[in-house]
Amino acid sequence: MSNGLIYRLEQLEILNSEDFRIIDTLLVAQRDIPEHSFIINEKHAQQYIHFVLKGWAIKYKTLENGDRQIVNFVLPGDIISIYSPIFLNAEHTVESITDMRLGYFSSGLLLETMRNAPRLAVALMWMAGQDERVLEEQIVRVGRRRSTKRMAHLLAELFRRQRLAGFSYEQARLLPLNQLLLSDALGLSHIHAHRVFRELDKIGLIARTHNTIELLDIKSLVAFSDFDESYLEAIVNPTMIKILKPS
Amino acid sequence: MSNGLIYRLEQLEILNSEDFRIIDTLLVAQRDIPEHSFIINEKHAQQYIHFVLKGWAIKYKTLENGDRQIVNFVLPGDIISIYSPIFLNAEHTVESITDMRLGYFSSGLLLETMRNAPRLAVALMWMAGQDERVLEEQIVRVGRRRSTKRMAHLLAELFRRQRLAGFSYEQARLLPLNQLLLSDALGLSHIHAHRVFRELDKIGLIARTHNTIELLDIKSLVAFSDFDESYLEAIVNPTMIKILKPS
DNA sequence: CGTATATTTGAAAGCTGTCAACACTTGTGG
DNA sequence: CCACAAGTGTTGACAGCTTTCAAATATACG
Repeated sequence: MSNGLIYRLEQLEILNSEDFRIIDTLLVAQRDIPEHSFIINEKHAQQYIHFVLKGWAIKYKTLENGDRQIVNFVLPGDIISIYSPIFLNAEHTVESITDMRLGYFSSGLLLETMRNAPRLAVALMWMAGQDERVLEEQIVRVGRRRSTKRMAHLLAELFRRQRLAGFSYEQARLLPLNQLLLSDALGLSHIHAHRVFRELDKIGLIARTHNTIELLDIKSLVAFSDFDESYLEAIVNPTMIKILKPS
Repeated sequence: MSNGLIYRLEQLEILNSEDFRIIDTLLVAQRDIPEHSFIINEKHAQQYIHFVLKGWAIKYKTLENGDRQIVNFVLPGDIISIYSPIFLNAEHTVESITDMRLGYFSSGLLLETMRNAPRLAVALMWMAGQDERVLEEQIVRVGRRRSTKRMAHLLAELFRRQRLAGFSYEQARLLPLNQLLLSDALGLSHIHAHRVFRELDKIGLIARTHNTIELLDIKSLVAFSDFDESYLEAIVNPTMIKILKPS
């Protein structure tokens, strides 16, 4: 598992070697940041598009009263807010929760790429669409699932997303999360998140160590949470592919 | 208020007359559909990109147990799931809740436009980004706001979105919604939604008639719900505009 | 006019948040 | 290496919010 983004794009099976060469040029600019760094700041302008080579971040919004709601987790292989440069000010904050390695490129380069590399444009749109699907699932989760299954469902998603970024089964079982982060993501008080934790613990689905959650039984976790991974599937509509290759 | 999409794009101030001419060609294909029609079907392939000329729809996902969660409302001036054609199967359903007039165009045309009209491409990305912002706000709403303010916050958003699509103040005060729809959107039981309704009624924020909610006091509604409209702002980052016009 | 859909009510149960302490871990500086 | 501070995790009790159940009423539509 070297580069989650490339791994994901390979799965799509729409890019050719020239496309990957272009991606290589995007990979030039990289930087390492420590835990608790801000990548995007609410109410601030954003110039670059980032993508994650290593580490995790959270994307959240802060309320009037200081509460925060984590909107999504940002994993290796994810692009961070592809749209940010379009807007004057960001509406959410993106903050690292582990050490990270990021790649980044300018919005101008994005536009150029969308223009000159139609397959890459579709791939990027696919990434953005994927992101939207994850957000929608988060709405369903928070709106319609009870705390325990809500937590389990999120954990199942995060496992699956790590797998889709090329993590091995064993690696993907480990999530760099704690109680606070999960309660802020699930719309629960941290005290109730603790109750939920204990319950999942008791039925043998998870184990916890400092800042790491270990998924002990993926199959049961998926069944218990009614997790249906179809919204994460990495398949491009064949019609779209036909349009790309009008041979 | 003739065409909400054009109205919104005009506000962006990045398109020129040639761009609007291209849009005109996209406007050729239109159809009218009655209330309760399916525009996109969960688990079905999607070929066209739709946009709303008239009427409202809901975008929702159905759970294992038959519950549904409305993920977003679809209003005049909105594009319906710009990404749909990329995926093999839709992950949500879009269903009209009033009579509607839709425009539609093929995914091939979308790609071509993104390629040949960079300003339009940015405009479309802006639309998609706007959509994502609305989803994120919905997550915050459902995750971190209590029922009454949650409802008020959503109503304030919908008013604002109608205004941004060119509705007059008086028109935008009317929402074609009922109790069931709002409870499914807010993650509440319809019984609790009813309690909330009565409360908003009592403090004079709304009035209800058959399938229409009337907002009586926008200012108080916004204040009561801590509604901050900044996530809906129609401003493109100047840097982006500069990139488009490298004069 | 009857049926289906939507709204309304009251009561009870259940889930989740809040409060107030306390314990534990980690990282820092002496 | 120890002590302390800060952050995170843990507990129990209780209040409050929301769902569920059961049933009645209203409204729309054919």
